[in-house]
Amino acid sequence: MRLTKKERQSYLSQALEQNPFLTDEEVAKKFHVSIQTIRLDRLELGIPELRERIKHMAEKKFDRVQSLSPNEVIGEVIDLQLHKNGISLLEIGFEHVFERNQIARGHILFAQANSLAIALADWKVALTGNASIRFVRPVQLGEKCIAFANVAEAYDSRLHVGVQTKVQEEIVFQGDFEVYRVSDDRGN
Amino acid sequence: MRLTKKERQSYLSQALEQNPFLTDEEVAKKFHVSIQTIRLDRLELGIPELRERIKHMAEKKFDRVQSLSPNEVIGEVIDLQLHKNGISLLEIGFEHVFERNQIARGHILFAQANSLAIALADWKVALTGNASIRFVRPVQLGEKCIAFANVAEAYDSRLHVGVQTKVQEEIVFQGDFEVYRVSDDRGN
DNA sequence: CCTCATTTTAATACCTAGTCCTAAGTGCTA
DNA sequence: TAGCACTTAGGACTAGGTATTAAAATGAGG
Repeated sequence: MRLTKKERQSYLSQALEQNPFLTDEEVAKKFHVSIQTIRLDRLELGIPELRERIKHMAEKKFDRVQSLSPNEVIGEVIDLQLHKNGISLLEIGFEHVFERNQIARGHILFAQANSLAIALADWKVALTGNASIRFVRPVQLGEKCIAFANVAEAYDSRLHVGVQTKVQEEIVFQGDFEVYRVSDDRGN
Repeated sequence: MRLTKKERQSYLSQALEQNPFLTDEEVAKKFHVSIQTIRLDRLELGIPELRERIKHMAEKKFDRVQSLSPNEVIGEVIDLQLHKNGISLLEIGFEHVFERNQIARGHILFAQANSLAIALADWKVALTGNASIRFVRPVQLGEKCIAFANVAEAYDSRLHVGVQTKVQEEIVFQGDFEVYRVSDDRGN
């Protein structure tokens, strides 16, 4: 039997969400109704025509602002004992999370820890070599992340830094960073 | 004076690249020529009409909507086989480097690789669990980083992704990411 | 079974942003 | 002045619609 209007409209929404490239004609055939019926449905559901749907998608794509805060350090360093330990604070904002689920993107937590690890080294040029990290639990929008960094081993031109990031005493991120010194010979 | 054909066509390519949403009529006015001239130009340059341009953009984007919203990727994903492999391109700009030495910050390379690894997962909500990474050599301002990601192991709700980032065939970054799926129970 | 509202289909005019084609005009130059 | 490249104009046609009006078909209640 044919679907009822409600059912059809519900399936229509779904179908167009799943594949916005369908023309009215195509869905009309799918549902065995006339084009006009589909158009009435779209009208009632407030779904724009194919071309508008496509355009909106393209526009969204177009304004992809390649974010990730520029030169700023990610997080605010609030305490620092060079070659010993440091603390950095970061409140997760809109610019740090996935739109869809408001969970902080991994590289944001990484960036906070990494920045802090590098800040610990009292060298003109310090870079990260290896790192091993663990995202213990997802961090939500609005949560305040406090990263605690401790130097585990210190060599002449290498530093092993352990970082634990917590939200209210709960560990959310853990990482071990190997930071090394680059002789500032302008060569690199 | 009016531009020559060559000049006009060159500007036309540029203009449409910069803003693909321009109609023939709009550019015709801009260049003070007739619509037909613009259409001939497009024909000669092999530039498709507005609607096709927009459609292609939307399609490209649609390929990878599952796990990603536009501005969530660092770098430009130029190839992607879900659950298999992917390639992402990132040119290191001023906003990515340390002021002092113009070396890319570690978390930028991490972000590129991490984004790509997550993009590989065809899941609504995908997050990074563990990661082990190595910054092989510093990357300078202006260098183009190409990240190659390959799924090493795929489970029902976990993916092991290996990422190698190269600058002109030279490996600069290496990482192993464990990406996991989060059941989308709205509770998360 | 008839009636009435809802739902569906049809028909028409119009729109945008084009394609494709033919024809005519312009400007330079050999 | 003829030839050529370039430009413009016009008409016919296209997809994928909007907007409007009107006529059927259908289902439910009395």
